[in-house]
Amino acid sequence: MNSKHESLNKILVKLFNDILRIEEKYLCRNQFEDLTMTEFHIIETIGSQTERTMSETAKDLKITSGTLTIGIDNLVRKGYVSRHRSKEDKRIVAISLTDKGENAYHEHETFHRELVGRTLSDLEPDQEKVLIKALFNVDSYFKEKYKF
Amino acid sequence: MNSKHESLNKILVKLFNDILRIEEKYLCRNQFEDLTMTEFHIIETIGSQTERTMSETAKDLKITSGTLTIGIDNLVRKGYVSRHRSKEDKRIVAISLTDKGENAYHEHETFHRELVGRTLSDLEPDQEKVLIKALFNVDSYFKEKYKF
DNA sequence: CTTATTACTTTGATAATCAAAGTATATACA
DNA sequence: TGTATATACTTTGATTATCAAAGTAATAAG
Repeated sequence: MNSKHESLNKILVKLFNDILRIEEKYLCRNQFEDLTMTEFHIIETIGSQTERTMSETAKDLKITSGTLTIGIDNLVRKGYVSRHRSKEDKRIVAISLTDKGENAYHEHETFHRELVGRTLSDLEPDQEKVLIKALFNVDSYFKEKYKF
Repeated sequence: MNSKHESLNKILVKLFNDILRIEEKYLCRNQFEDLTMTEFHIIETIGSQTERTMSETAKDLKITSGTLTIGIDNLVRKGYVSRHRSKEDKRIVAISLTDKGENAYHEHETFHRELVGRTLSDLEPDQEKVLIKALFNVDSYFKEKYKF
């Protein structure tokens, strides 16, 4: 690896680890200390102001529906999510965020907004484009290569 | 959020999830299907051609040494790591990669080389600088803010 | 030479996860 | 209409990752 590649590799690895850790520290504190990161991701995936089914949500999260059942059990118990069976099709379980869940959702959003704002700070508009292009490069390449 | 912020936010979230998943798919296959991602990260942290102590390694991985003990138990059992007590100080346990462990290490390195190569493809040299700068922005800001 | 410190391992607990089996409902078709 | 199949979800049993705290053994400090 040449030195540019090496320094980018280092910063990428570091950022990955750091962001995961910071996100956890930022989110799972004070009013949300009873939430795990997994639970935050479920909340993020259910989304604001929507009603989702279990299977939809599990698919988006790329986990089995059995795993999601347990996550939703906990989130309902903790008061972040409400769950009820559809009247049209009683097999279907509809989940949505409670007010408490909406608050957690917005906290997560704020974290991301701050992350992005900071990433773009000090960059000229055309430099922003470069960054976004570089990130799309990676994603599309790997997606094509590994077909996940 | 304006549209640039929004698209960067989306691609960041997507990349995060995708890369974690691809890395697992890429690494934990064929000759290394008996390794979990956690075990790959332990191997990466021990590093090539070195002898590390348990506590050093646990600190780098930001896990407790109890957790590392279990990880090393498994890696020794699977033949990727060798473990022996230091002769100078019999409290200290020295760990290092076996030949099999070195192979796994290099596989991990190859993944990262490919990731970085792809990130930088299509970018002019000055654009590479922009990217690296943007990434350092994020890391240093959050590090300062959250003091982790 | 006793006490404190260090380095590691063990124990007991919890969370996240899956695959497979189980339950209830809806759909297809004979 | 009645049975077979498919769908949506939950439960069960297992594994892995993780921590805090207790335990063990060796070294260092007084």
